[in-house]
Amino acid sequence: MAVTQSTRPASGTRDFLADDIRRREHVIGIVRDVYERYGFEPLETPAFENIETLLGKYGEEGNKLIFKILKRGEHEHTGEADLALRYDLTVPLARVVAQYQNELPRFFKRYQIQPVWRADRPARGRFREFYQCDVDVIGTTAPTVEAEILGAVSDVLLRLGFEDFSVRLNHRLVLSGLLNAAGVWASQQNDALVALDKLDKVGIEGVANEFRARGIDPAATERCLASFHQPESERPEDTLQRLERTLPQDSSVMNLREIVALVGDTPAAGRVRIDLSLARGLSYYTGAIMEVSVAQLAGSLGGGGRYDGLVGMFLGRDIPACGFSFGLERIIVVMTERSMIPDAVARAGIDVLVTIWNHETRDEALRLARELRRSGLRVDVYPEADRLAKQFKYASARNAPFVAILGDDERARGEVGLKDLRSGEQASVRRSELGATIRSRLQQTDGGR
RNA sequence: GUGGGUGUAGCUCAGGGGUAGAGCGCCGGACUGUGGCUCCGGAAGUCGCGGGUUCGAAACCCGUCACCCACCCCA
Repeated sequence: MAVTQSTRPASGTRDFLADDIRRREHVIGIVRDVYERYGFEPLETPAFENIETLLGKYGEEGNKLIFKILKRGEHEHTGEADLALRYDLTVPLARVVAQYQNELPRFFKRYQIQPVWRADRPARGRFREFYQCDVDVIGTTAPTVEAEILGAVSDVLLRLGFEDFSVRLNHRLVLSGLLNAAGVWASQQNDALVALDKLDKVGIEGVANEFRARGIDPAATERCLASFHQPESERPEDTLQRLERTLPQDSSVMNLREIVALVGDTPAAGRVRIDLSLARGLSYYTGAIMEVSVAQLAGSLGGGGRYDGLVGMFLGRDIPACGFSFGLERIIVVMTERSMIPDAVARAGIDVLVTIWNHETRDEALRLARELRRSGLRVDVYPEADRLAKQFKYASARNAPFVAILGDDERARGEVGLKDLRSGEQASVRRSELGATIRSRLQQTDGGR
């Protein structure tokens, strides 16, 4: 045998076979439909960007995870990079907004469903190439935007069949307000947030240890833990009242209050919890931040927030913006485990296989296939005049619900043998009515396509 | 990046110093007008890779790589 190489796709990437693609497109179709109902318009941007476009937008950790593309030609050996694969869909959007500022409507609502790349270590529900489904609204600081986005996101999950998701909401300025009030120095606030983000995993004690390890003042630590500690299922109203006592007249607390109130009139009603330990790693967030999760998955299904300064990094003049991003693979991981994607979605390949009776009647089979295709069916023709048993076996393997047989007897009567592989029933049908017969039988069982 | 686990047929895995195995899948046949069920037959593996110990290594030791799980970080 010849020398073989690994045929596995590169680590953290996947091949998608037909069944996978149909499953993914089923989910993407619902996401797109819901986003469009909320008035978002599609956008696509290139897989790679000039490297300066991406660097410095995601924080230190993010910079390291950007896939960089070496300069081509004689510069290759220097290791210098001038391009990079996009790391998310938000920064390319900010670039597009800056580039086309005069052509876009006053409020620009766009959705974007495309792959992004991260030089991360792969894990469950985490890939190096994965799809994000983003929605963003550019051009206003109004809290109706946060409410509509959370509404759209919840609508997507409900339409997909999720009953048990929860929305966690927080605010970058509330976080820094609380840390300031507790007396944590500005230079230590990032460290403090990283530690607080683990609150739900390591508990109060764990966070206190982290604070100590990072050299944060013990008195400040105590005040911090007091204001960040929350009962498991604290209602938003109670969290807000607590925040108002610690940070009276604070505009970011008022902003959260408005968002919580407005969300009550969207499909996200009743699912929002203010989670003070939610920090979110990306450095471009400036206001409200949010995540959506289900208990079953360690990470989140998606996250987002307000980033009023990002467009300004391209334009020199700030334009407010807020958005949310779903991880398609994470949704699919959970939906697959819970069998939430109907089997019929994955299996729906062809409607009918036309068999070849013998070498002399191949043309007859091709003509029949053409007739059936004209009637709107998805038709495969068996390529060789094999034994019928093999042709049937192939039809089964392809999950074809019907097999058409152009036998001598049938042909003599102007009919075609039609076998329903699902029930095993076989009938002889007038050739002119074959397409209509198959379509009506499919409709009965599938509710149409 | 840190810790742990696992690498044996296309897939899932058994075998723990003495002849390379099972189930599923695949191919052929029983069944020259019919898939699934059944039965019969067959193909397919330098046991991840390199070195060491041994008369003898898939097995034991060292190294290395890959994958999985947890942590970190994230969608």
